Amino acid sequence: MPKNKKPAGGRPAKNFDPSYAKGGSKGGPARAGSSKPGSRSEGHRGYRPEPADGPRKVRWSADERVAAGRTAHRGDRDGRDAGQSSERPARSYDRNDRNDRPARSYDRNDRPARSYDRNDRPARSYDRDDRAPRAGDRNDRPARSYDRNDRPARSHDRDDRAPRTGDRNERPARSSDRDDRAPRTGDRNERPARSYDRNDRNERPARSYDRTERPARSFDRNDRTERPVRSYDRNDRTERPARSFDRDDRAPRRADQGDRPARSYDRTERPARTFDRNERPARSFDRSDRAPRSYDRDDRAPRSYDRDDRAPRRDVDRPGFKDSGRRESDFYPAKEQGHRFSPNDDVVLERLEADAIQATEVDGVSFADLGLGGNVVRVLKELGAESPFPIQAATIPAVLEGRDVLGRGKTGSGKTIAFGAPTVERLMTLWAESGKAGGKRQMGRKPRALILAPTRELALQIDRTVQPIAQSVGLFTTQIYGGVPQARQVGALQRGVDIVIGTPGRIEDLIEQRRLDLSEVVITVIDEADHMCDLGFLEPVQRILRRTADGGQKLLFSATLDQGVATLVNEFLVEPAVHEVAGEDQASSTIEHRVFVIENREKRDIVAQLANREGKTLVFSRTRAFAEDLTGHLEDYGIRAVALHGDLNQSRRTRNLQQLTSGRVNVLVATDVAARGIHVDDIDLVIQADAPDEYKTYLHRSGRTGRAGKEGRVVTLIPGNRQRRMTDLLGRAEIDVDFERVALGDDVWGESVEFVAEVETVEVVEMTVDEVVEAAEAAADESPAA
DNA sequence: AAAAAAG
Repeated sequence: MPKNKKPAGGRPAKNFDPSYAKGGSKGGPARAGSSKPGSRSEGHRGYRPEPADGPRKVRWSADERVAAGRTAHRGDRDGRDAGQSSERPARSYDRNDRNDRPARSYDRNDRPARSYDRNDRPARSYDRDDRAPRAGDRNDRPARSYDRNDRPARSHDRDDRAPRTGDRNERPARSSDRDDRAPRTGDRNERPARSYDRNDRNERPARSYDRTERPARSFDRNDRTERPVRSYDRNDRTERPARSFDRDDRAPRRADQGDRPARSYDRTERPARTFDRNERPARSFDRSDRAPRSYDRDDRAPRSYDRDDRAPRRDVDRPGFKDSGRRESDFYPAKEQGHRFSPNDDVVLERLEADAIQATEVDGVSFADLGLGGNVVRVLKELGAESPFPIQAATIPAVLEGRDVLGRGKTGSGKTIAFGAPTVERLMTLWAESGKAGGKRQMGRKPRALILAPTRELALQIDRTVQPIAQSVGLFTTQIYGGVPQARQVGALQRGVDIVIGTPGRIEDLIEQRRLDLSEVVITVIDEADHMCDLGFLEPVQRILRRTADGGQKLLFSATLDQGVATLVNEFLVEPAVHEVAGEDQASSTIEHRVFVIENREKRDIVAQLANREGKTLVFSRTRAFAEDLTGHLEDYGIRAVALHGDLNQSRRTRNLQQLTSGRVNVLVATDVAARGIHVDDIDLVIQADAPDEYKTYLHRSGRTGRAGKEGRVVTLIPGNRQRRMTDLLGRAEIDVDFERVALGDDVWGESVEFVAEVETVEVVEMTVDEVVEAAEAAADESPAA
């Protein structure tokens, strides 16, 4: 594949500086007026006062609504009840919000952050009108821009609010209120809508139905086939045929589901699996059993052997490629290597052989030295990045060279800038070289860079960093993720965007709708790349990558980058540079780890006890339901807490995270949606109410604290029967911790906790199969449904 | 189990 090996030097990108200087710096909003890049944006800001007036009017209308407006709005409500109900779950949050509402005014302080949404600013102008009314509602606003559909629901809330005013008096009681929630259950009765939501979820199966209907789409496709052009595109996009193929396959698959010959095959093999099961129970118990695993580790030696073998292979594959002075990466796995582990197998894959940069090498090096332009450097400084972190110093030059890059830096080490800044710079270089650098935004110009992230929150967060960098040189970014109406995303694309940042689902959706064209994407970044290779993510990511320009540059980043990304590397990367930072082991970490062995029935109370403190606390739960449950429990304790998980609508997700960021709430209870990438300043305690299953998850969750060299604490709660498994996990994570027996009421931060065991003291016991089964059953009895 | 699409 032709690789972009254009010299990083001479980047006429600077040609853009002037244009940027005109309206640029403050003209980010220039988007609003694609026709008048700079001035309009200025205008927008000027307009702000106007919206301010507008809001007041809204307020009045709002008050009026409270007074007499109900009837007027009810029409909508009745119509939208079903839809709104879906949001109602959020109401439980409203409860929190009400407590917070005073704080909401605070939110505004945070709203500046929204300035990131600049892409959406057109919408903002809208929001502004709305905001006025919201002045009261400030809590909800974040979502509202999207929520317009939901707003009717708000009117709903208002209806409820009337009663709630009554409730407010009771609120202190809330803890007890939950008993009162019986009335709420009353509300719930009203919440037929929720049941609706559930229905919606039920409808999701219907989606499969839709898919059945998709044959109709295939029909559409037939229509499209009529579209000569498209058929053309199909030819061009070698992939599309594949898709149609896929669909064809899907149909069979359905049928197959019964048939799945392959599966039946597997079944034949499954007997073997049962065998595995015998072993697996062992695992549960077998944590002791991991003896064999440790065995595997012994095997790793052979693996490394394999590496030696592989190395030659690669050499054969790529005879001509030996970089001057660069150690050849050992990363390439053999294609035939079936490193397919079942999700339950938490295995440490081979580490990447990488060029390790020493932290000391960075001393005295500036971003400019690394090849970044003046505008980018200045924005980085504004973002608080005065001088490059090691991972940044390592990867920025490689990206600017046009190489494919694999980057690994521990959590909180500055990976976003490590790929974001050079991506922007490189786009400018390429653009200048292509001679298209006109300095003006071209309507509908196609994106040339794509950044993929596993969660919407992370995509948003990345945009917050990349957008100002891009803006500084006159480039535009937009977020493409689900959970919000697609209209403004599509609008942004139509106006022309340079960098798309988003999550796989919506991106694929828009591609299928032909509203997003990645054919000119020459730089693709995959953040949390190893996670993006997990089951469920890999295939969408592959499909998306295939949509990008051939030979485009690919950048894969993660704190736990390992052989799990081999599939992507093999298909999409050419001679990647692999970089990591030397000495980034747990011993050098600023995070203190503790493991509490507790009684499960005391878990919620212990979490509350731990979280009842001043600093920001992030609590991880394995399931959405338990996250909700814990949040409520904390509230009962009088601890302000909000939840973050996939059962919440996006507006609430965004808002709840925002509440922790802003400090209005000190405790966030989240599923693993918040495990990776999310940066919130000054989280000094992470509580794992449920222990993770994978060591990588442990590392990422822990990494929400102790960022950028700050100190942090991580407490993991485990039941007694999980000690063995936890020990193994910690071993893989290379974390050395003593377990402590903790009961409700213990002063866990003092010295009163009983020491239980050291990781090192756990021994591996050899057993017969019968013994293993017996032990597994015993373990199962101990922990129901563990 | 969780995450990721729905004008």
